[in-house]
Amino acid sequence: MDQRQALIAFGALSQETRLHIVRMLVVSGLDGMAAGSIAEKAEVSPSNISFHLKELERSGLITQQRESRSIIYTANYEALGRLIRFLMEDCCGGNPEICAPAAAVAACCAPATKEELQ
Amino acid sequence: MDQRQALIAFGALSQETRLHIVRMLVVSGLDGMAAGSIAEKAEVSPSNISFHLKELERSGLITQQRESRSIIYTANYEALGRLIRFLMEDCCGGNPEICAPAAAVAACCAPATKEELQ
DNA sequence: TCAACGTTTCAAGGATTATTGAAATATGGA
DNA sequence: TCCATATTTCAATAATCCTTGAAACGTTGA
Repeated sequence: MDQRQALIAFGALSQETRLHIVRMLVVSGLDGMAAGSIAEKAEVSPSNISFHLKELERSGLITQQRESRSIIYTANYEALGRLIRFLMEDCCGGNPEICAPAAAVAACCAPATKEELQ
Repeated sequence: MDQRQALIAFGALSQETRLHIVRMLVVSGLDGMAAGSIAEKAEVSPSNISFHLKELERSGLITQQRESRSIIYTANYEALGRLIRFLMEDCCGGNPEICAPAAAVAACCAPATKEELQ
């Protein structure tokens, strides 16, 4: 991920409704959620949710796909992973202090972590 | 880190000059950098750098301390770590896909990582 | 084909954020 | 004390972002 994309992603996450959307979509997994359901849960108008979903899609953090009348939005796990990686990269150069807590969290998905550490 | 603080931190990182500042401070480590040096490197005016430094301090991502005539700014590694942790937390609940790449990066600071994993 | 549903687009307005230059503040040395 | 340095604050303007409601679009079932 380059700096330009990171800037857009941080901007996307810096708004309450959008951060809420991303967190819901991450939890809802591969099924994703329809725009209408997202609007309902987030308690904002359809046109407003559409505005924010568009912004999030532009950032690459979520993707959309039409399913009959609904449009289903899904979290882009790869993009989220790349953003975390971007945040971590500089620090690892000379500052393990930052990575330590992050590594602790990474450890929560132990299978992947152990694999990577070999 | 709660959601409110994360929102502010993402907002702080969503601006080109500010992201640049954070990356420089992370690289410059515990020595930090004086406001003037930051302004020079970032090629922005003193008053503008002051505006952005204030915003970054509000987010908690950097700290300041006066050193004679200069004011030295330093990256707050703990806060950066907490932000990464915030980004990772939800996903680890059910989605190791995101953590795997992050764990790979975390592995680069092996000493700290192994410690945390015990 | 028509009506209903789910969603997006658009234009207008309001709100927030960024930039600028001038003036103010704090510090240290002559 | 006075001056130079390093930085911040302030007010004004410019730029960007968010919200709103009305209208348009694509899809489905009658």
